[in-house]
Amino acid sequence: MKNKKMKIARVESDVSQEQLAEIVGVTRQTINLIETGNYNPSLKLCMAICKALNKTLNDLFWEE
Amino acid sequence: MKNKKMKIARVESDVSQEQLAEIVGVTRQTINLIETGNYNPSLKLCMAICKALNKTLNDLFWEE
DNA sequence: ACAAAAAGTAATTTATATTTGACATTTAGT
DNA sequence: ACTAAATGTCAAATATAAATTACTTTTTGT
Repeated sequence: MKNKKMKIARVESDVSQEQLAEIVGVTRQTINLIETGNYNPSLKLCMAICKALNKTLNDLFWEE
Repeated sequence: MKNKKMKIARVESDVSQEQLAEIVGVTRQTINLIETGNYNPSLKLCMAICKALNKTLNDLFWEE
C-alpha cells in the first residue's frame, strides 16, 4: 500500500525526500519507505510529516 | 499528553478498554497507555481504533 | 550524452512499540 | 459495605519502527 497522497503533497510543496526527512527528524530511507513500501509509521512521525507539508492526518494517511 | 478524545469516543461507544483492545487486536495495556500516558502508537493501530469507534484520524489523534 | 541530484532498495543494528503477567486502585451495581 | 468489573501501572520479554551504511536505478538539467 503505497502512500501516493503523501508523495503528491511533498512534490507539491517542492521538497525532496531528503529535505522532508531532515525537517521531521528521520532518515531519507524512512520517508522513502512510507511513500513506497508497506510501512507502518508511528503517529508522531505522521503528525510531523503532516505539519511539514501543511496537511492533516486525514489528508495524508486516512483510508476508508 | 493524554488522549482524552479517544477515551470520550470509546465511552460514547460504550466499550471497555478490554473490548476495544480485542476488536483492534492489541492488549488492554496498549489501549490504556494510549489513553493515559505519553505514547506513540503506530498508524495502523490508530486507524484500527478509529474504525472501531467510527471516527477519523483527525477526530481522535490530530492536534494543532 | 553526460553529470548530478533524487529516488529506490537491501542488510544489519538500534530504539522503541507492544506483549505478557501480575498486582493495585477506582468505579458501578446491589 | 460488599463485590465485580473496569482501569491504572509496573517490570521483563518480544516484535518491529527507524537508523545506518551502502549500492543501484531514475530523473533532471546542461
